Amino acid sequence: MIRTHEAGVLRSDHAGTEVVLTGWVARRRDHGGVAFLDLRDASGVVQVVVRENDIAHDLRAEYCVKVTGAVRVRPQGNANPDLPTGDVEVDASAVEVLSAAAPLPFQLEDALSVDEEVRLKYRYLDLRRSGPARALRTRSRITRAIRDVMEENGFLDIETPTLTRSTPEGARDFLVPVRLQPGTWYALPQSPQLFKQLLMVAGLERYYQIARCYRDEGFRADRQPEFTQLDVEMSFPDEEDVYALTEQVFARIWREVLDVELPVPFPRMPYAEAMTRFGSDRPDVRFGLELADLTSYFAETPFRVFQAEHVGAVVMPGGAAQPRKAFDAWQEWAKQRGARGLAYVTFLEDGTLGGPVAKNLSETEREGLREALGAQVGDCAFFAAGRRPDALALLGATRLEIAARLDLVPQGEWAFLWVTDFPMFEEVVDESGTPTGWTAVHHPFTAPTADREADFHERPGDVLARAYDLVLNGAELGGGSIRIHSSDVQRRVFDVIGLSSEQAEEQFGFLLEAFKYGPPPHGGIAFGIDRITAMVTGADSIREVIAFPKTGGGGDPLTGAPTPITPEQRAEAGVDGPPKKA
RNA sequence: GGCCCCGUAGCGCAGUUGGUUAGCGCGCCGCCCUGUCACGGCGGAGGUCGCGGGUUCGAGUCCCGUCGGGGUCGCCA
Repeated sequence: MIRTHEAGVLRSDHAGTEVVLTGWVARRRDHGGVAFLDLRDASGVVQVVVRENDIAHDLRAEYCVKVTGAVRVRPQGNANPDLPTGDVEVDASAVEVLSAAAPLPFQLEDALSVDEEVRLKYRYLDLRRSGPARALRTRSRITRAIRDVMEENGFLDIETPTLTRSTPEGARDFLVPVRLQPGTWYALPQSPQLFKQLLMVAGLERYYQIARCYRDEGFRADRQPEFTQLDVEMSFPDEEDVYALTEQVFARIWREVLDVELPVPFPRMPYAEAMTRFGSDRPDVRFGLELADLTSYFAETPFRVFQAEHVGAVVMPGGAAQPRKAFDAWQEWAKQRGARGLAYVTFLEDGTLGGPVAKNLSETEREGLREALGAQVGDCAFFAAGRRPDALALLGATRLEIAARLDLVPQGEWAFLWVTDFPMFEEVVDESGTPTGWTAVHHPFTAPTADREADFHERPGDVLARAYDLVLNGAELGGGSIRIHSSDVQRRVFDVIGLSSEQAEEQFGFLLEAFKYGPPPHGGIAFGIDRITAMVTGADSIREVIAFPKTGGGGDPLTGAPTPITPEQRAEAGVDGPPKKA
């Protein structure tokens, strides 16, 4: 006798064995008074044959049932790909309905073509499908692999508060009113950043946490208001320690979940090189189409548009054949990204240049251009000119768009890349392009390189930070840094980014205070687990790998959250003003 | 906050220059079929065309607004 909720374990050598199975009726077919049920449980699907009509009468889709019967080898071939092949079925002697199911709001087999909102409203049914369920199983295997590696390396899993203090830096906070102190608010953490640094001051030395984080910003396919990150911090590390640990984690995940051996160490690329070659701080290095810097080539140009701080280009192979309409669409595409447009030339068969820009160039510029770009006849080149960061960003986006349209991105490759040597600060410019100050590129607790620790505040523009990002196939998986552990350095960073000592004291005084008491050098990193899981499972959206995700409007179609609260709740929470629905 | 796309039966969709009673597939309900596995056959029920306003003799269709969903830019230290 086998008693199981794992129909998937049944094999032909169980033939003749009595079995008791629990599961759900995935599908029912009738033929000649015999009912055929596909019985689904957590492990798989098995076909159950019910010959007694009176037993079968009440069995419908998604009824939860207990089947008693005998395992037997299927008498014929198996055309249903969801059923374990070639092997067994259960000949039922009794079927007990454990609970009935109403007609379903959507058909589970077709669920991939169902509106996502409907699937999310009935997410518990959506998750009965093998695909979404498999995503959550994979996620669990990933977090187990992570925990294994972290524990093997002596890291402690330590929880940090999710009701914490609001800091206006960074993303918007989700806020929680505090009944016992009306008018005061908690914030939900954007990350455990400050707490993990305090744990280092506490001497815990090696910390990790699979932590929920919250950011009240716009949504994307790869962004949810609450998300999960692997948060890591260690004392006395240098960058190499962080890289090595990270590579161990990802190698383990890829080995255990995908049976893929990742080559380690991962390649590295300085930020400046990534920007120059790919126009992105998270370059997708699975394909070429690298950017060309034509600033000096056009140094003497008569074309006003190209008399700019930076002129660059990216070549689209075969792009000259595009009709005028397609080039117009490129203009629209660029304008939607906030650019003025996207200048282009085509390299024609007769050796001349086509496109509206060509006639503005000098003869020498026209003649040497194709060679300067390494382009072929029949290609086209897109140009961007302006402030260097803007031009590179536009070209970087154009490069990705070209690759997508020409289908140049190889599938099935895992291109991990460390991006290193980030600048510490970035100039803030207003709408007219006038610099108004500085902001931290990573976050304001990131240490400058040792050689600039003493004087970084004097020339913030050329300081490098001890920060690093891990990129996979053009997506940022995570990032981190070696932190500041000196209150003096920390104060000067706050000063550069325009945080007065009063503000710094007000917002981060507890951290500065802690740094008075022998803080160890420390650093760490954090990774988006949702994004990692989405990439491992090949999901288009991180919503696919979250059990109960939210929609773009920030709502949960299942529970209906968020909702207004009652006047009584408002009064008790100390929230002013009339109820508002977002 | 900007831009693009979508909203018609439980689900997926069609619906012509605005024109009779808004269709199709799946699902659902009933009957039939001795091994089905995308089973098959016959019959049936099921609609506030997201919502509001406008144009018109007449609106699923055109216009304005609004709500919801998806994508994207800004944003996300």
